[in-house]
Formats: sequence, C-alpha cells, structure tokens
Amino acid sequence: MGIYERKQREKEKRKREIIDAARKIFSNKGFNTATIEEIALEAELSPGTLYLYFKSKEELHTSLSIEILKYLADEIQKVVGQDISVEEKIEKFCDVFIEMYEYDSNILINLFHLQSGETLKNLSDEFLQQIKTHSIMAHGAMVDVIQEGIDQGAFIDEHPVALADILWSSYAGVVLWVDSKKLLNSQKDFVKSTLKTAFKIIIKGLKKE
Amino acid sequence: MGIYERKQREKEKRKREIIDAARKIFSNKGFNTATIEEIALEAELSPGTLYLYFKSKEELHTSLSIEILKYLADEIQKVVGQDISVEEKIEKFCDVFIEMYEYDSNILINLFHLQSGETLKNLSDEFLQQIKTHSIMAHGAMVDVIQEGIDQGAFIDEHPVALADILWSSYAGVVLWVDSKKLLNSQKDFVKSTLKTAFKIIIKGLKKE
Amino acid sequence: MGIYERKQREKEKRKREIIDAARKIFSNKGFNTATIEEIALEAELSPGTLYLYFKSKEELHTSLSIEILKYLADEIQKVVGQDISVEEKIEKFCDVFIEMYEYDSNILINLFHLQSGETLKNLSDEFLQQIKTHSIMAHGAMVDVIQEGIDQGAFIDEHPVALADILWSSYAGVVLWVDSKKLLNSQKDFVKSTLKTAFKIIIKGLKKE
Amino acid sequence: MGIYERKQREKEKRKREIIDAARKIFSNKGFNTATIEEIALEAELSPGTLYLYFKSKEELHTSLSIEILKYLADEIQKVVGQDISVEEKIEKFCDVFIEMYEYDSNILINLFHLQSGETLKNLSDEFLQQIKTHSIMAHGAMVDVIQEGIDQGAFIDEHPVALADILWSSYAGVVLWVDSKKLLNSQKDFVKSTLKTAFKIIIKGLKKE
DNA sequence: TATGAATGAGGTTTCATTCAT
DNA sequence: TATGAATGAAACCTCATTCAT
Repeated sequence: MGIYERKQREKEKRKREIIDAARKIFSNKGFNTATIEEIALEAELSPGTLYLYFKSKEELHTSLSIEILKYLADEIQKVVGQDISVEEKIEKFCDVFIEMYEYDSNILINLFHLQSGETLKNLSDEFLQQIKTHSIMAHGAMVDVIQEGIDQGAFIDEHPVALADILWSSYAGVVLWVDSKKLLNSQKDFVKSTLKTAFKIIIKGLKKE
Repeated sequence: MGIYERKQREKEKRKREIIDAARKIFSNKGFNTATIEEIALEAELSPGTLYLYFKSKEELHTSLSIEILKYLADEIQKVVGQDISVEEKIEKFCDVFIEMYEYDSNILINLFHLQSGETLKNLSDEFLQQIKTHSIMAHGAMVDVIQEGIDQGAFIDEHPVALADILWSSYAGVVLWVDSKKLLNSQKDFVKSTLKTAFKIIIKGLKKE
Repeated sequence: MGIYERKQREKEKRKREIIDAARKIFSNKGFNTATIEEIALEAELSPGTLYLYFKSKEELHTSLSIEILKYLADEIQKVVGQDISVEEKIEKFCDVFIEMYEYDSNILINLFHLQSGETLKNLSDEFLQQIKTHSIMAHGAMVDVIQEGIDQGAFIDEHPVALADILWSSYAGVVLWVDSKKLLNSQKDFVKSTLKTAFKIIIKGLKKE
Repeated sequence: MGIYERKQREKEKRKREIIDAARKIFSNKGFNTATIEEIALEAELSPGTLYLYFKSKEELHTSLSIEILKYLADEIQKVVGQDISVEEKIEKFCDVFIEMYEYDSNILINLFHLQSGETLKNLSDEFLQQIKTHSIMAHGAMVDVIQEGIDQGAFIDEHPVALADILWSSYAGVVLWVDSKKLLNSQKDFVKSTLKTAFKIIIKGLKKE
C-alpha cells in the first residue's frame, strides 16, 4: 500500500468518525438544533477540523443521510434474491425496517430533513444524484417483489409502485406516529409490534380474495 | 354590536391573520428556519405586533398546531356517529385526511414539531393539556369505530388501539413519504390516490377472512 | 373660576396622578427596568395619554425627581428659622431624612439617576435650572445652620459647605449602604436607627472640644 | 512555560481586557444603558467573543463587581493587623476608599447595581456566595477595628456593627453625593478632601468625651 | 493536517413612542 | 382629550464558518 493509499484510508476513517458523531447528535437534536461544536466534541475533534472534511453543516448532514439511504437500499436488495415466498420477503422488509429503527430510532426523521425544499434546492448535483440512485434502488427492490407477487397471482392487481409506496409509508408512518404518541403519553416503545401488525394487515390486504 | 364586541372581533381577526401567515411560513420552512420577520412580513405587520398576540415564536407555533389538531379531532368525531357501515366510516376518515392534506400539504410536518422533546418540555401546562385532549379525542374516535367493527364480527380480533395507530400511521406515512418522493422526483402529487389505495388495502386486511 | 382655570387645574391633577404612579413604579424597578406601560397601568391611563402630559419617559422621571427635590428643600428650609438650638436643628434634618425614607425608601436612588452623565446631558435647560435651584436651596439651608453653629462657637471651625456635604452624604450613604446590606443578608430594616446614630456621632464630632 | 500555561495565560489576559473594557463602559453608562457592542468595541473584540468568556451581560458585570469587592476586602484587611493605633487604622480605611475612588470614580455605583432585587435574584449561588464572603470580610475587618477601640476604652460604647456601617456609609455617601454635586455644578473634584474631613469628624465623634 | 479563538451576520424579543380613531 | 394597537429600532445572544498558528 503506497503513501497515497494510506493517506486516503486515514481520511476515510476520519470522515467515518465525524459521520458517526454527527449521527448521534443529529439524531438526538435534529438538524437545526444540533451544533457543529457538539458534533466536534462528540468526534473528539475541533470544529475547524470538521470543515476540512465537509464543506458545511448541510453537507455533513447530507453525507450522513446518503449513507443511511445506501445501507437501507443494500439491505432491502439483499432480500429480493432470496429463495423464499413473496410474503416472507415482505416480512423481511419489515425486519429490515425494525433493525434500522432499533439501531437508531431517529434515523428516519433525519432522512426527512433532506426532503425540505430549502435543503434540496441547495444540494450539489452530485449529492442529488446519489440520493436519487439509492432511493430508486431501495424502492425498486420492493416494487420488484410486489410485481413478483402479482405475477404469481398471489397479490391483487394494483399498480405495484403504489403498493410499494404503501409499504414504505407504513414504515415512515409507524415510526413517526408511534414515536410521537410515546413522547406525549410517556408510553413504552411499541414501534416494533405496531410495525409487525401493520405489515401483517397490509400483506393480508394485498393478497387475492 | 357594542364597542367591546367589535374590538374583540378585530382582535380575533388579527390573531387569525397572524396564524394564517404563520401557517404559510412554518409550512414552507419549518419551525427553526422560519423567522418571525418573515411571518410578520407575510401578515403585513411589524415583528413587534406579533408579540402583542403571542408571547413567543414557540407559542405562535403551538397555537397553530393546536388549532389544526382541534380541527382534525372535530372532523374525525363527526364521522363516528353517522349512520353508515364501519367500512364506510373508515373511508370517511381517509377523506378527512385528504381534505387536510389538500388544505395545507405541510400541516402534518408542523404537527410533528410538537413532538420534539425540547418543544414538549417547554410547553405550558395549559397547552400541553389541550394537545393531549385533542389527540386523545381524535385517536379515541378511530378506536371506537374499529371496536365497532370488531364487535360486529366484521374485523379481525386485534387490539383496536394498535389498529387505530396503523390507520394514523398510514396517514402520516403516506403524506410524508409520498411528499418526499414528489420533491425528489418532481412527480405530480399522488398522495391522494396512494392514501385511498392504502386505506382500501388496510380495510381489506382488517376484515375477517 | 373660569373655564381656563378649571382646565388648568384638571391638567395639574392628571399630571399628579401620573407622577404618583411613576414614583411607585420607578421606586420598585428603577428607571431603566420600569416601563411606560406599567406606569400607565398604575395610573389607570393608557400609554399614549402619558405622552400628552410628559414629552418622554426621561422627562417624566425628571419631573418626579424635581418634585422630590423641591419637597426636600422645603422641609429642610422650614427647620432653619425655628427657635431651637443648632444641635436640635441638625437633629431635625435627620428627622426629615427619615421621614423621606419612610415615605418611600427608594426615593434617593431615584434622585441619583439624575446625576448620571447621560441624563444630565439630555436635560432641557429649564429642568436643569430647577434642579440647581432646589439643590442649592436645600444645601444652603444646611450650610446656614452649620455656619450658625460656627458663629456661636459651638462647632469646629471647618469650611461649612464641606460640613453640610458630610451631613448630606451621611443621609445618602446610610440609605444606600444599609439598604444594600439588608437585601444581601435579608436583615430587617435598620436605616432609621443607623441614621440616628450617624447623626449623633457627627454632631458630637462637629462640636468644639 | 508549556503550551498549556501559555494558552491559559492568554485566556486570562483576554478576560482581563474584557473586564477592563466593561469597567470603563459600565462606569460611564450604568448596567442597563451600556451595551455589549460598546464593551466589545472598547475591548477591540467582536460581541460574540465576549460570550466565549462570560455567559451573559449580567455575568460579566457580576464578575467585575466581585473583583472590585475582593480587592476592597483585601485592602481593608491588610490594615487590621498593622501595628498602629485604632485611629490611624480608621484613617487608613479612608485612604483605601480614596484610592479606590481615584482608580475609578464610578466603581461604587457599579457595586450598587448588585443590590438591585432583580440582580440578586438571578445570581448563581456561586457568585452570590462570593459576594457575601467578600462583603462580610470587608465589613468584619472594620467591625474588628472598632471593637478594638471600644475594648481600649478609646471609643464610645455603641454597637460596633452599626459604627462600621456608618464608616461604610460615609464612604458610599460622600462618593455618590459629592460626585453628584460635581456633575451638577461642574465643580472640581473634592471627594477626597470631603471624605478626609468626614472621617476626621466621625473619628472625633467616636472618641470618648 | 489540526486547532480553537474569533468573527459577525442574523435570530428573537422588548419597549418608548406615534397616530388613527 | 384619551386611547391602545402598531411600530421599528435596538438590545442580547448564538453559532456556522474562517484563519492564524
């Protein structure tokens, strides 16, 4: 390994540390409330150093989001090729969502920051392209599985893209809604069980007769 | 109409103008990014004037959220007593959600700001109580309808609170997710059709056999 | 009494009500912290009305201060002509100070606001002249009494102006200092007894041998 | 000197510069009228920088006041142990006061800001404790000297705490009163001579027969 | 490359003052 | 004369970003 490679690797490692710190802080505080200083502290670096690796707070957040999106897309895609029934595949999607939630319960809220008009407008083309790519891959995988179900005559004959959206929405909705109720009523976390039930009902609803 | 009544009415009207301006701005920019100056500009008032009607930016936002919550709870409750089948009632819930979305597509995101830990912590008891009351009423109405379905033997025998959560989640999820996709892909708005399909599938999933 | 006089009298009465309200509020909060709105509320008038009687917050405060100063000067002067010994006259001065303090314990702090460079600079010539006049009269009365004591051979032969300053200072000092201690240590009010003792000691110090 | 020490020293130096600037501005304008921007300008720093060293305007002012109080307490205490007569000790107290006044003629007014109810209420316990400690030390030192005089049979048999209060009051009173006269009459500064005379008279008044 | 002190623009909020009624 | 809603300047404070070391 040459000097250049080693340096490159060092740089990647440092970037990773910063992104990990950023995830923790953004997760707890949200984009606007989190400060660069807090993230730097968490990363055991100085604020100035963060700017050697990321052009701005916005870019740091976007990098983090893209990473999450990429991970999600990868996990979803892994399910598609498995030798199990379509129903089981959709259950696996549910498991992926639960896994994401258990890893970091605020990950989704972070992702939604991306969608704010202002944020997207200021995004570089490169980042925008990456987001689109990963989004399409994750979503496409689900569409494929649903199409498979329709082709097998197991699922109702609706537009598969819409059906995939419903699965995604279920994920987003349960996480946000149940989380919100939890805070308001100080109840324990029942995202997992609600998501399981939701998917069960949706699968039942998707099936013919 | 006496002078006092006229003044009172003037005051209410002004408060309404401010809340309407606030809805527009908070809707587009989110709580943190929106500025009092922008809201004042939108309301064609000076920043100082806003503080004659609302103690703080936070209180203005909370007032707005409570209003939305109250409206939602009212509309949902209207459905419960109607002389139609449970299935139709749930379809009506869907219509209420669509109506809300069409009135202001970012209304829900506004509501989610309430849930942030920091926000809830700083809320006055009075506001907190109102939020809880309206939340419980809206949610309770849905639970009642689902219970009705279970009692009639029409719906599967799951915990009705969880089932109501799934309906709410569906609303939240579709709005957020599909909206997010729309922004990213510049597609036209298909929240309405997706929400319709989602409810159709969930109703089917809820029904016995 | 003509219409003009009646109007004039009305106006004076209103001015008095405002000044009385101002004394109460300035006394409790100090010049900067007190607000026009509070004073208006106390006077049972609207903020706008205050500006019909006083050009500015500053002028209202100055008017109040001048009134106090005038009252003080009058009371002090009443003592001078009385048919009692110089010692007794100085004791009477002390009583006047105590009376002022008991009427309003923060009166003096109010007076000191006048002295701030910024305030004096912005004062109209008319007001400045009034302040000077009353100050000189009050102070002159004390100087006269002390001079009387010196002439009688009862008091030490120091510059009488300086000796009068010491009496005034004693008043100012005890009020401010003891008041300050009271707040810090939550002790009861012993301004009165301290002032009495202070004057007793100073009188003793003033006397020959 | 290591890097850490040098940095620490730099930091202390900067804090000092800010406090010095603050003294100048607070001195001229008073707490409320002085602005952070002015202080920053005086310190040749940006407003934001001040907040790296002091949490708030209030804390900056309190720090300044405590410093003054500490210095005063130290100087007063140095006098107590000296091998001179009680009379001479009290004269030395006077010299300390004069020295303070000559260093910054508005120092005392600054200290009085501390006493305002609002200020004391918002003070952190740590600061409050420091203020109390220094106050008690300074005052206690004077009480000790007076007690010494009483024990020697040189001073009249009054409550020594009250007598110490009179000395302090004399200081406060002369500085405020004479300073106020100076501003009003544009006379030259005679605080020093008046204070000297005042102490002379009080000492005479304190002595037995 | 790494630091972290310094910056300064921009946010929320207050309040003396004005002015249409 | 009296009102009080509206104004808007100016205050305090935060924090993303820069730059000398």
